[in-house]
Amino acid sequence: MTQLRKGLMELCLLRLLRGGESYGYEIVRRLRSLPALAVSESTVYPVLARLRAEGFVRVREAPSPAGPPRRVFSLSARGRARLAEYNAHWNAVIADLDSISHPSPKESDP
Amino acid sequence: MTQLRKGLMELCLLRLLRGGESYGYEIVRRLRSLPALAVSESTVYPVLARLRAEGFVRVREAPSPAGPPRRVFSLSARGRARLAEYNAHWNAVIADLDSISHPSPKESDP
DNA sequence: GCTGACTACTATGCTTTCCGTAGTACGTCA
DNA sequence: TGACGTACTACGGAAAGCATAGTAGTCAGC
Repeated sequence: MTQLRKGLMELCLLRLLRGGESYGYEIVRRLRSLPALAVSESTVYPVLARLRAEGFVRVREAPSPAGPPRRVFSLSARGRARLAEYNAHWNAVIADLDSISHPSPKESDP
Repeated sequence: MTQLRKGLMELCLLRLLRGGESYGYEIVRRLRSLPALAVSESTVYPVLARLRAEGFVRVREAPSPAGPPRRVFSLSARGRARLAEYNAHWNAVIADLDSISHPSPKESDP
């Protein structure tokens, strides 16, 4: 089932950041609360680095109440465009998969 | 975007076979007609082999009107159980991803 | 009876992504 | 000072999809 997540993390993070800026550690915690998408640091940080390298997110430093400073990520304009593309593709996948389940209304298996 | 398909092929094939038995070449053609799931032989055949090795599908030989005999696949009882599991997980993924998009009903960005 | 086209499947090697495990370093509080 | 929570980094492995190429069976048409 872990394979189903391949390529989904990017969409997850873009969507998360659309709701407002956040930092790695918090993102990990929020994703952990979703059973089907639960991931660990070693998954999230590389994706964030990738998104940053491609200019989809911006980073700024912010002090933490306890611990080292945070790297706070926020969506860039390119990131928003990317998210739109990604959402479209994701919806297409869902639609196509649905079309397999319901091939035509004439067939109904008992 | 190809990464989004990781782990999805198994679900695709199980769903396709739920609608009735089929063989590799036809499955490839049917998937090619779905833009978001379009794949080639080199993707489909290994997945079919995997499903067969794990007992999720049965195989029988059938003559072809033109060409070598076909290997016709059909869902086994285990395969149907697997499909149910897979569907449940898939729906969970969709739900969790949706919950990211709509974190709480108080926020609505224009 | 040979060529070409279509059918059906096989083989190999690469790339990407997720993830387990481990480690580093900062800061507060007792 | 040392234990604890925070925040991030590094490394290696595994699995799936996919490009590319190849094998082989059957039939049509000349």
